[in-house]
Amino acid sequence: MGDGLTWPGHLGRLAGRRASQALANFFATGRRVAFVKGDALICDGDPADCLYDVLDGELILARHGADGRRQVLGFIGRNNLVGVAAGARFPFGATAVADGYALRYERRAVEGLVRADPDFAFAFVGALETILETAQDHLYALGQRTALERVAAFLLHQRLWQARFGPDAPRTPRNRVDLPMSRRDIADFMGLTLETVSRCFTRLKRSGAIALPDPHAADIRNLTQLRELAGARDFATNPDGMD
Amino acid sequence: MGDGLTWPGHLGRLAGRRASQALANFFATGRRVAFVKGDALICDGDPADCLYDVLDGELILARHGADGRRQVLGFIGRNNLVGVAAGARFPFGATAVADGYALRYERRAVEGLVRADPDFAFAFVGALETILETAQDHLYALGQRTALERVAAFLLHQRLWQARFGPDAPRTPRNRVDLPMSRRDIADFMGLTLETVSRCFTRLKRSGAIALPDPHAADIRNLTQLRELAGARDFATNPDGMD
DNA sequence: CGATCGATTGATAGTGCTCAAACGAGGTGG
DNA sequence: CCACCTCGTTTGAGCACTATCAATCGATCG
Repeated sequence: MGDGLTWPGHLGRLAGRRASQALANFFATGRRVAFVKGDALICDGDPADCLYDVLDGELILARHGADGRRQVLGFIGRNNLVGVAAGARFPFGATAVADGYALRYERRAVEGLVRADPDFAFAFVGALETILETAQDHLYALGQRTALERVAAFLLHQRLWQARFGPDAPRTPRNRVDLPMSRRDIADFMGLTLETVSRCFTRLKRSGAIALPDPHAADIRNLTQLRELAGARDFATNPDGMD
Repeated sequence: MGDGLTWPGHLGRLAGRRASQALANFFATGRRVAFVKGDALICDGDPADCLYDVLDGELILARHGADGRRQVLGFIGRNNLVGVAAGARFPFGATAVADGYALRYERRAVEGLVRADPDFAFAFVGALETILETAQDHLYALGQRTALERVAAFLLHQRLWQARFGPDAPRTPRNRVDLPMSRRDIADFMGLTLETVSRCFTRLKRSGAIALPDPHAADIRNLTQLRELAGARDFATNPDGMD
């Protein structure tokens, strides 16, 4: 195949620009799945037999308690994977907060590619390590940070990840942060109530660190101040060490 | 090689009972490292060039904030891995709370084995997925559970993991839970203060759910009650679905 | 026996939650 | 066109849970 070869999506990036029968066979199995806001791609307890590679839109990954509590594990935008699980069933759900589409692969196919393509296996392990490190950042936030710090850290995190994975990524970070999710979603992500999240946004606005042109966008006005409010240091998972 | 072949440690279990030159070469590079309580196997910011396979003892994996705050990411007992990281440097430290030893492998060697041995690559991916799922359980606890629920859930988690990985594991879970770590360590694990942890232990003791023969052990007296206090359901990462 | 360290218990304060009301944008129908 | 409804967000008042500060207890060790 030609030099401009690229496989689609995040898995494609992991595969690199190589051509092989194993890769061709695998990527041929990817099935395009469109979703709109509110759709559930994965429900809690579903058989864990597939992996989604999100190409556009935004999903919420969340664990649900029997009593209705919900912990949002992450906001999954384009070029991220949904459906990484250890057991036979998904212990979480994935729901769309913004329209988009994904490529759906059979879990067996992914496992087959891991076995068949050593370079892909190596890259896939790296991707899992990055996901794990993001979860560890999140653990630090939930366990140690105050409400204001969590919200500030959330905005900084979104800023970086939108630069890394957003619509025209990769690019240099912008100070406009899109917030397609609701206050409740942010609250469940940060282990807070929606009222507390709202109050923290107001406090950040009043302190001059951010502006809120509308509920689904934030403009960072004073990055240094926001970083101080978030707690001294940034995240381990600073993609590419971008500023 | 013979039929009774086994490679050492958790990585050995991942490799299975197969024999191959790649496996032999890899496991020959493992270097035994003994540690005693207080030793730091990994310091925050160290070059991430190795992976430890813990064979005995207990380690604490923790992220540190610039202002002294600490989030314990996990208690790593025997047959667990320490040093899984995405970047060039470890964003966490690993410190011993109980004497033991580990096998130290070069990260390059692990990566080489992932490339060289498809079955190992597949098993290693599974191990990472399990680690990730454990982190997600932890996220749910920190974000959604109350102090009492967290401590109850912590005891239940330790009970299962000691049955799975403890000294004479695998075995059926016992109701004696060893707590080699300090109250502060538990507090930093659960995102609480050590006083709150102590008060929760006292409350569990008074309610009859547990007994505390000494500060470093707990006897579960009423498993059902403890489970109710922990919140309706157990963990996604119930090893082998054991009761 | 005194010193030290970790754990427990107590008193008080503060952060974030609960309950409740007001606000504003978007949509529908008279 | 405007009244009205709905839904998400913001704001307010009071309270509960957990943190903070401080004292006591108990075990280990010199």
